[in-house]
Amino acid sequence: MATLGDLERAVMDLLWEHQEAITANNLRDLLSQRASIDNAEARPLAVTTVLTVLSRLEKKGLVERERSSRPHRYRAVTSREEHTAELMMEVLGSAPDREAVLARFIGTVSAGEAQTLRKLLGHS
Amino acid sequence: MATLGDLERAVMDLLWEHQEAITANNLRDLLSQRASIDNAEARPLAVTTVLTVLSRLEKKGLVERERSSRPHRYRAVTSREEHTAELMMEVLGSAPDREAVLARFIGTVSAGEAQTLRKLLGHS
DNA sequence: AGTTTTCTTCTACGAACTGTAGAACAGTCT
DNA sequence: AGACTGTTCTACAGTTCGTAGAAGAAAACT
Repeated sequence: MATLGDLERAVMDLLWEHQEAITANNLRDLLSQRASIDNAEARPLAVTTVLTVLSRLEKKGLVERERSSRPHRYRAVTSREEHTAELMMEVLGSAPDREAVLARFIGTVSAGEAQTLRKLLGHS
Repeated sequence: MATLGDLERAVMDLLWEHQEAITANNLRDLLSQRASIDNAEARPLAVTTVLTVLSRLEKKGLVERERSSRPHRYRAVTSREEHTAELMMEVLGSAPDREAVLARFIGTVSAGEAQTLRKLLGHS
């Protein structure tokens, strides 16, 4: 799995927030809205820019598009949680000493999260 | 934290296998040894190549060098497990719904690992 | 000390990836 | 058909990474 650039990530964040598929134009608006929070007077992106990014994300398998409706609509293929969990697995997978890694990892999650994990893992 | 390229990763793998700090020359030899497993008649890397990679890894904070001994000696700053665990945390950290991610994640680890996790998390 | 050998640093270049978008092409609407 | 809207192609600059030669610095040899 490839690592995402800043704009790619921003687009994914928006797609993850929208369960409905949305258009490139729509995304562009949302992006400039979001961008103007940090930095007013920031020139909004060209729609073609957004489209390029979407194509790249599609090629990476993160985004799907509805070609049926005319202004194509885009949606994230997996939920953000799923994607993040997969990424974590990918990172873990590359280690020959998985259990040792997990041990370290567990040592750094918050107490509340540890509690959640216990619950998820169940007893026995 | 940055993502590593193939050669950078290969170098880190070797450094992680050696608790002792080793020289660039040494690394070059180990690398060609390793490389010739997959692909015999592969030209060995130039030492400068290895040195460049080591400098980059140093800048990234993954490698430390002993400048005292004359052929400088290099070592990994953190253990592989620690590094991997940090990476996992970094991936997780970027999510607003950490617990949901953890839930998914837990769902994908092996039974044996789940058992290990339970032990690590302890009671209560 | 002068010369040869070894090691390190500087500089460079091509490939891949990302942000960015114009030009050209295609589909839709009146 | 003409105007408008949306999509694809092509392109370019900046960054990262693999790769290594050239030049400079330190050590070793004689």
